[in-house]
Amino acid sequence: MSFLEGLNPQQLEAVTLPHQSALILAGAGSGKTRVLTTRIAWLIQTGQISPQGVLAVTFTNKAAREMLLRISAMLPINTRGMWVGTFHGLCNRILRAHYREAGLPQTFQILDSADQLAMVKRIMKSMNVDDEKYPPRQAQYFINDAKEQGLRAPKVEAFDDFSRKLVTVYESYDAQCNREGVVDFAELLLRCFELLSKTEVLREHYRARFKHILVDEFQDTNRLQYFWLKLLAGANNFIFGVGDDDQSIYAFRGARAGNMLDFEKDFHVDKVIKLEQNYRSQGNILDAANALIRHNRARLGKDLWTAQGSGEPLRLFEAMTDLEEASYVLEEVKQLRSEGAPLSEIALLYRSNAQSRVLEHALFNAGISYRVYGGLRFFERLEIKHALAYLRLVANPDDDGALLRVINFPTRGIGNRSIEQLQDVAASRGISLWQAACANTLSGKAGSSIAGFVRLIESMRSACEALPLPEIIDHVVELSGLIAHYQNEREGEDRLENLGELTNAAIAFVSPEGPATQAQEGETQPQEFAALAAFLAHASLEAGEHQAAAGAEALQLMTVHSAKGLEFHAVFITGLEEGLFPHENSISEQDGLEEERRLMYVAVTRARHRLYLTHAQTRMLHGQTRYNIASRFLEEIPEGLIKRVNTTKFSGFVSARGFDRGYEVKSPAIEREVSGWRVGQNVVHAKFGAGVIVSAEGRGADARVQVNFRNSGMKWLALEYAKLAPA
DNA sequence: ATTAGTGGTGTTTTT
DNA sequence: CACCACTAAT
Repeated sequence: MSFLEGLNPQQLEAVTLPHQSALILAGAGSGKTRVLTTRIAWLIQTGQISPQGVLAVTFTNKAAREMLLRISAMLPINTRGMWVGTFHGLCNRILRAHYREAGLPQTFQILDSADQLAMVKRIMKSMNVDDEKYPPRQAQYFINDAKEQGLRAPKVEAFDDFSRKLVTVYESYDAQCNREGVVDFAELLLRCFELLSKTEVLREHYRARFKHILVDEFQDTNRLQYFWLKLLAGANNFIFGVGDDDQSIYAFRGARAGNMLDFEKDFHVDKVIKLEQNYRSQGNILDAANALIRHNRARLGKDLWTAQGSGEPLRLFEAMTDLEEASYVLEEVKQLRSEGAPLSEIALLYRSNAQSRVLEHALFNAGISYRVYGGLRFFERLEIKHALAYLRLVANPDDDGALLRVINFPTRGIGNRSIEQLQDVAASRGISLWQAACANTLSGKAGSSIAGFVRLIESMRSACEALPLPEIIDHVVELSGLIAHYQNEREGEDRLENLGELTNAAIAFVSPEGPATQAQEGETQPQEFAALAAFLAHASLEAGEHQAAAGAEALQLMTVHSAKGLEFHAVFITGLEEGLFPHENSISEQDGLEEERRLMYVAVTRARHRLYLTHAQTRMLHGQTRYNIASRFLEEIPEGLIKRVNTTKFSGFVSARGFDRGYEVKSPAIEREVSGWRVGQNVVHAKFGAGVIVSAEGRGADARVQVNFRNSGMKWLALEYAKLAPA
């Protein structure tokens, strides 16, 4: 089998492991995806299983697509019927096939997190819960967390009034979701889990089918996902898990690297195979990554090595401001490009999405094409959300969230008063807003406006029956009045274009390559709007990746999180500052710092040949300038691997060519000065350690400076007494 | 009923 | 700064 050639001994062992469950501890760049896909190809090629008998689970749609691509490169088979997808995608698939047994309408809709938050707010308002005391965001988090533990409201343990209140919110939230026929992300998993738990027939059906279950990024599974896997595997099937505890960066959404240990026990994994040879990065980069991650306590233990040479040192640049940082990055990108590196092989990474703005600005002015991943995605744009809401109403009129979004957009004379009356009717009779609207108990002008809206949706439904999906979308968008509305708006051009794109997305969706043709399990009574529901599900589950048109010759901008699994010739890790990266919120969290460090580890290991580390002394954040000291992670990388590249050209001031924000940027860091100390200056204190001066006041004996210490936080120090030294 | 304007508030990361 | 929620004016 030619596809086995070139595997190293550990990889080969993993790929050809006989029937048993296995855990592959695969470091960054060690050929994890290759092992996983080759394993599948080997199982099929040796006749141990048919393509339909494979279940492969990933966390992103991108990873799933990549996997299918690689499999079809190795085997001359049709991968279309294969079950390769994300947890959410696969659960969606199962629930669509067995919606009845799952207690869902056939056209059930999926709430994205924004929809979910809106729903939580609505529920809390209807329950008269004080949203000052109980922030809706926290309630949302509470609900998701519970679901990710596999717990329904009655099972959640609450030991204080606060939690008890949130439990009641959870309970009514779920009740309302059921009434409306909508599910959130976590619900997809929980509902599917419950379905398989309680329905033996189905459980056995899937168990009999999927003899081999392969799991990518095992360290990112949460409790519920692990239970789900266990349930599906039963006593006789095998799980092949691949993961890297050092790359666990999703604890904030319930990921539990400890699942790997449970897996070892529960599935009697007698041999853990470690893949430690890295084929991606040159030595210095790898050494930096290893040194960094060694600062973490909770590790399974693993050290990467490479047969490549040590390569270049890492380049560290300290900027005065975020603008200067951007201009440095820009210059280096130009340089790399002139050396022949394709732009698509260069990545600009940052901790949080907001940081992309400054970089984008500089790139835009310089005319360098770039692509930003994440941020607001296609299906999350306002005009798209509106169009989708109309479509959701067509598929499932009981969707209150969708109705509320568009009942008065474009405006048609239905104001808050009317909506409140509708809500009262709906609440008192226990019906959906749509049903309340149809009953139309209101009189006068409000009543006729609502009747008009009801007729509008009805006409959409009847016009679209038996139409192919793309035409449904054209129709609905047209009838909704959104087109007319945006034509009259001055900034409407882009929005109109996006609405057009929506149709294209639908065309792509129903085309032979699209997921729509994936064979549906079992009995599918093709009901009128099933295709529409499938498309809407696709929109929720794949919100972002529409714009990820790969291959484009553009610089790649993304958060470190979304860079996981990717690699580039050159990587810039920007904003390496205390408070940003590691993020200040993470410091107080349990194990937060270690997760941040793993994140940094992921960032570092994205680079093949060249790695830039940059930070700025001052940065615009929350609309005000903040002073930051260098990230502790920089100190955790051995000096010998790093070359400082600050040049006179880039010291002191924003470059004269003026990257301004439309207003004058004050010369940084020397605005205020006291007794020879200046704001922005790095200092060392005998007791508090390293820090940066953030403000100063007084003179002579009264002179004081405020210092942000890395480890001790903010302190005011009287210069006359404090033992302060320049850093 | 709608909108413009105001003030207060908060934000990591994402399937 | 940007998004919300609420208020005051059309």
